[in-house]
Amino acid sequence: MPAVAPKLSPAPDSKADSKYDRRLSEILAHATQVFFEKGYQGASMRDLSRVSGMSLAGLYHYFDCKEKLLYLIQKHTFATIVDHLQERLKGVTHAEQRMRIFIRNHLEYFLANQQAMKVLSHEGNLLTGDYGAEVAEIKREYYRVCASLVDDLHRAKGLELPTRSASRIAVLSLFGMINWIYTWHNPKSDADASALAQQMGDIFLNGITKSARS
Amino acid sequence: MPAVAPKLSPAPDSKADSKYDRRLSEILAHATQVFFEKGYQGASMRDLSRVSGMSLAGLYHYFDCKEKLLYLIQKHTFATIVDHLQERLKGVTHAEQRMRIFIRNHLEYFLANQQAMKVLSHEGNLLTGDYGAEVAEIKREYYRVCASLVDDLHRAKGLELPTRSASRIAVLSLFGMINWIYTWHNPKSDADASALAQQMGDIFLNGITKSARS
DNA sequence: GCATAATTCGAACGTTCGTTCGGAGTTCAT
DNA sequence: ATGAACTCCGAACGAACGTTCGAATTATGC
Repeated sequence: MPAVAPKLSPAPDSKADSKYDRRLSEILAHATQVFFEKGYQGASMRDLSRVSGMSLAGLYHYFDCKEKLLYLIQKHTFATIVDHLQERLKGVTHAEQRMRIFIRNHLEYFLANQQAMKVLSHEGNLLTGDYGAEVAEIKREYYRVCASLVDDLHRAKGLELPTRSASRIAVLSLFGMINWIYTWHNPKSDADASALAQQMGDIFLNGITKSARS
Repeated sequence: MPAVAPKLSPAPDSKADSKYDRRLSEILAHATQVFFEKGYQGASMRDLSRVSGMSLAGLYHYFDCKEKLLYLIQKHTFATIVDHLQERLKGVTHAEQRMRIFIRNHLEYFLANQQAMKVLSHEGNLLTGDYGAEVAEIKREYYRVCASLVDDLHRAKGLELPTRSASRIAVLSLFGMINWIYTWHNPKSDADASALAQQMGDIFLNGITKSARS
């Protein structure tokens, strides 16, 4: 009876995860590594089997199909980054600080979870149907949070609010700056997350709050 | 005798391209479309066969293997964008104008050749061996041009030169801003290239030339 | 210790992949 | 008209793909 959650945990579900859930997490970690290295479409289930030390058939006890692996990775990664963000924004009211927190949160998580974040960024438009819709909804929420931080910053500075189009470009430019790092960042030789957050924050905040140029 | 350039053109090679070259260009255009829609690894030669209206075997008269298609697309696209840039920079000396030209050139080409540019951006690290090295070299040259424009801008403004690390982050942030647009830009509803170049230029130029924030 | 359920696997399923082969049709200078 | 070169294709190659199946193995509750 493959790919069905266990009927009942030992006695209580006191432990956060059952053995089944823990095993699935291990597999997802290995899948993240494989997708990171070869891309979702370039990675085969046999690659995953080799890396995770489990037989091809054994893997399918824990999920229905390859696509679900990508869905689980993307959803968990994205949900976690949003959770962290909400936590760090709590209690902070200063508009620029809030914007800085957004940038630092994204960058820190990105560099601490490079593989998962590349899978999220690079394969961001691959899922279709219900899986795709669910991830897209989280993405849209994340976008809205950032857009309102940008608006708040303008209000706090007494600047006129950007048009919807200008605000959209600003937010997506920021996402581009940050998400692009998976294509170039080398942890051994490049700046760490806080230095990156500082410099990219400078560029973005100076960029959107100083008046247009001559 | 497949995949060999014709021995002699009709009489003179007055026409820039032989029939063979023109046919190959058509195939590359179709391949660009297919790679754009399904990704390089997700696209099959049978997809290309269907789209280009040519038999599977017939295609192989014009190239050795699938990988060469990606190489030809990437090399031609990248070389063209660099050529355009050199042309437009010619004779312009004002540092900020030169930086603006770089941004506008990249964005205009990006939006005018969305499919090819997505194939270049999204599959940017897929090629290996000699093909990969050749594309990587063009990329490095393009990077160096942009980095020196940033340095020139600082000199012209009497600002102290950024460290190598800061300049690297600035340039790659700019690339991120621009290259990321293939993930979100909708030609029907989003701003056109010159409006995008104006706003992204504002963000980037304000961002790197105003002093660090409070 | 025993029945039940959860976990794992070897082997195979049918499909699709990139690529090749021999030959048929076409073009063109002579 | 003829032969050489170019262009194109139907059919097939072996390999790899995602997935499934029945059985073996291991863990669990009683």
